[in-house]
Amino acid sequence: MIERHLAKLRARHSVSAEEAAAIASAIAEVRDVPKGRTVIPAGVRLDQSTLLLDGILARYKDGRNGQRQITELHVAGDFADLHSYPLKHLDHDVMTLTPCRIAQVPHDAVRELTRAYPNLGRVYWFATCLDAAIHREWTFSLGRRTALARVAALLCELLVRLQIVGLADDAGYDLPLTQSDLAECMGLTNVHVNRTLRELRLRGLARFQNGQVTIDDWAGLAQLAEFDPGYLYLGPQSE
Amino acid sequence: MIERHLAKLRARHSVSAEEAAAIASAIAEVRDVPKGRTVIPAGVRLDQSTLLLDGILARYKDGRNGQRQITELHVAGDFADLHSYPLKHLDHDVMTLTPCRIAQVPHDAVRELTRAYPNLGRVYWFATCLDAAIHREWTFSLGRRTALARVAALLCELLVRLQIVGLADDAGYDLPLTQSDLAECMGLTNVHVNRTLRELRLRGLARFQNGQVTIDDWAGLAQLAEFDPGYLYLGPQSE
DNA sequence: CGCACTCTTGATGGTCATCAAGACGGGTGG
DNA sequence: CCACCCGTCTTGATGACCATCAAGAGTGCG
Repeated sequence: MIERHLAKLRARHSVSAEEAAAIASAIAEVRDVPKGRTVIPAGVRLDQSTLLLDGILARYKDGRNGQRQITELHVAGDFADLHSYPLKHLDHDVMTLTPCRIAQVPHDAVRELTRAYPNLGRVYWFATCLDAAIHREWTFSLGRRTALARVAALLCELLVRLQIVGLADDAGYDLPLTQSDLAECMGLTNVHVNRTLRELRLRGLARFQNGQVTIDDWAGLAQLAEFDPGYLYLGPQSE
Repeated sequence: MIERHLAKLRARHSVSAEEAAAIASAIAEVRDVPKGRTVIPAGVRLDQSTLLLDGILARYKDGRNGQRQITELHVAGDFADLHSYPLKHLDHDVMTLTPCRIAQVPHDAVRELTRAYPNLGRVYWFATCLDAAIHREWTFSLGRRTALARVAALLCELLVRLQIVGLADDAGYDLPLTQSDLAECMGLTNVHVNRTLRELRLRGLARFQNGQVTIDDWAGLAQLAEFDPGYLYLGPQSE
């Protein structure tokens, strides 16, 4: 059940079989949530964290006039709100962008995990810092990349993150989002995302159609995006 | 020496005198760095973290054509790269925007602190999550706020953060940055920041002159910025 | 005194938002 | 089975916001 989560962790650290079993047994409940639901509301005190088993979640902040900014996408294997363990409540909402299967892990269980297995304590602290690294990359995207490079960079990031958990190959991946979802990620309008995707298609770099991303020219796409996967901290972290 | 750091921590958690003494004794070295220096380069393996005692630091990412995006500002009392403890190296650079006084804390000392004082382990994990919360707010700013609201929001954030460490009062604070520095924070050009600051001044909201920020109308500024300090997680975190 | 950096203002233009309308597709109900 | 509807996608027209380019003024420092 937690294979994708383990794959994500093991892309950066070693996790023993015993630790893996401890993580698995920390899960209190598994449930399915349809798309478009708020899974974790802002400001509410939390006593458990949400591990995403399948589907896509978004963290977002709303503005006054109904504009929404997604600050991070989560894919299968991600702890969507591990940071709620130290923070106790969130400053933003988390919602499903697709139907999702999620596992609930009580904070008490997280505490016990990190106490009994200090290695997991470091691994999970690392995981929250990795989210911060992704936030920084998006900040860079929004501040300094053109719309075209911005969308390209998002497609690149998702390819790498989905490959880690076995949900993408070099040719592409499923991404059952709308163009409006992408717009809310990248600080654009759905109209402009539409034109940007057309441009990527015309340039022969990538296609986003029917909830499917097809990478036609990875090198060209990565160059256009100035994509450097360093911020995803892949490969074993030397200790 | 670490009063401001303690003030920051104690704005959210209780820290005992014994813990405070342990933090103080974890400092290996203190040094002064002139402005414009890279304190922590990206990609280099680190075995210590940098506590900012005085001055202003910036984390930033550079693009290919020399455009720079600052992803976070650090003020006195912040651990600038506590996340390098779990991450081992950074995906971005950290530089001084003003002359700074910094303290070096070896990662071994951090490990010992968090081992001997589990409360500090939670407090420091929290601190890295707080940085992520600030990243998210900036992402929202860059994606959804106009230049005017964006600059206003930055001035609001800095007022609150500097007040916590006793470096601001309701009337304003010292901010010895250039308009170009602000531009690199907010994804703008120095020219447009200049016009934006003039607009804030003409509206009677705030002034940024001679390295000094003066708040003329806090309520008006906060409203323009849609500033909600919730993301700074002030007040004691219940636990 | 001269140089470098910052600030300031004007003129022009590009990128992307906004507004509008039609096409397409899937799901629902008559 | 077809009509209808709603969400999504697509394209065009227009314009706002902010970038770019340029030039001069102010300020501090060697």
